[in-house]
Amino acid sequence: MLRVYNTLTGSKEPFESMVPGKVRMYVCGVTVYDYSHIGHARSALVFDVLRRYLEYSGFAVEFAKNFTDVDDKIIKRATEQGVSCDQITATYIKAYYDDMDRLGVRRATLEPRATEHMADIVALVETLVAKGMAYRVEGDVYFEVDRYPMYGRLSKRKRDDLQAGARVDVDERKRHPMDFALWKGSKPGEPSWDSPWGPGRPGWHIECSAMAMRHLGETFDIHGGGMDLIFPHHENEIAQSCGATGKEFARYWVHNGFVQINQEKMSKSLGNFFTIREIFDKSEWPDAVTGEMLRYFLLSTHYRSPLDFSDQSLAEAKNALNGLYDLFERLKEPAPAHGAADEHMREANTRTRQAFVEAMDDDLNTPNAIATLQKLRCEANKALEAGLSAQGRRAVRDEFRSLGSVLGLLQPDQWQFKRQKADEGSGVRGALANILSDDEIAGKIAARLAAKQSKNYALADQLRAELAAEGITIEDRPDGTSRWKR
RNA sequence: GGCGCCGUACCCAAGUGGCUAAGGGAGCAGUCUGCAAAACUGCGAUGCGGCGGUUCGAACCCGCCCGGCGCCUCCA
Repeated sequence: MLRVYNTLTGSKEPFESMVPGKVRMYVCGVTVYDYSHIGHARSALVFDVLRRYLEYSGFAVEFAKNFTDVDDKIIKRATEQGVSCDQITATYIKAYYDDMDRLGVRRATLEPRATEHMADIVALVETLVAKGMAYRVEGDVYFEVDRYPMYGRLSKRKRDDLQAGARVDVDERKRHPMDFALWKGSKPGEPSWDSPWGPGRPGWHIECSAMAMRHLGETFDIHGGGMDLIFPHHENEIAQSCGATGKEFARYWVHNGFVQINQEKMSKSLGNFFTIREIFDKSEWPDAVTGEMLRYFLLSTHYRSPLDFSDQSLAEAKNALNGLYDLFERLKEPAPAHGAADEHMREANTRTRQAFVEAMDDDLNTPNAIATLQKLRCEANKALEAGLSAQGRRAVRDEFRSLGSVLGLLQPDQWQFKRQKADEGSGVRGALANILSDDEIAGKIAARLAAKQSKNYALADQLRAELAAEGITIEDRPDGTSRWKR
């Protein structure tokens, strides 16, 4: 049974869904005013894996991930570039999808946008006003934190402690410095929607409450996001949602840790971030490979721990993955009907599956889960040496494919990944597209084999060197034939 | 000032009270090979930031210290 760390209680808890066999989860997506960076990739990936694992465990998952498409930063960006907010959001929503596709992050089942839920948002604010939990100041509406006694329970903060902090320009019109905007009256030229308080737009937090409740109900199972959202975003979501309904909002709060650069938080404000597309574009590998490298790297650390990004760590992920794909190549070779290691292999498969599930059940311990796959790789290699039947080979391969799918790794459509041509593009990847064709490679390999047979090793080595110069590695089989890889 | 996190081998990273401290990467040695590549085998922390304490027993619990970081303001 899955146990997850719940930020609300500060401990790992057994996961039990409200409705048996069905999970409803909401994850805070991105504000679409710029390209996504690796931090966004990690968050998206963590919840992609949580979703995949819940499905693997037999749950039907309703998964909502929003796009914040009304926001100060979007307005600012639009003004700077002299285009409409719609153009900005359309551009970056498309970019987000492109990035996620390259990472192999599956679409959520629901992807609501704030601009499409204005009626829900306005209705929710009206409820809060009617209940006396929100107050109006000119064209703005604020949530009054003093009306929600449990305020601070997620972030484990007390209102007074927060007050003690050095606060920037406290709005004198607010009754308490922590009160936050539910609705903001809009200035001329800004996007606006009609409301009982005049034309305006929603505050940051209210959209998530409105959309989550609209699609998942007043109480649902899991709410997730990056750790930096715990306060104030999620704290405020809880206050306004529970305030409005009198019911619990989300039952499990799951938060992922940061990606860092040189031990420092990567963030826009520090300017030390890498965008996802930047990583792909400078990679010398095709998208499928780079995406899998990134996934492996991001999942090789537990989701709640900080994770330092570097070229070296990415390269290590690549090398670790290579060992797996080398094995898969070997598994594809012709094999006998019976093998001495068949029985042992079957046991190893079963053991691995159990260990994998155990690791994932423990608050999504993906590093451990990956370790079980690496152990299986070692077992399979040994089995190949001892003798593994065609059926035995297929069984291990299926095991890797099945468990790998939970992590979004080692998938069938990516099996041939080393042989894929880099798609059109520029730079290194463009250059790769012009390299030797498979036929040319096969020709050189045949020539080398002939040279070897006539003991002309100088020529054989030269041919091998020519291939190596094109990034092609040859592996000789015991029978004298060769396989190759890029 | 308030709240919280982290420090495990050359690098990355699990483990959080008790068998030989997972796994990966890099390295070295060996087997195989015409030579390679891949694979396999072996080597690699008597110790888990430091010092005390609790315990029959601690990397794991407690205290102090050192070092690094996060949140409290938009932020995955």
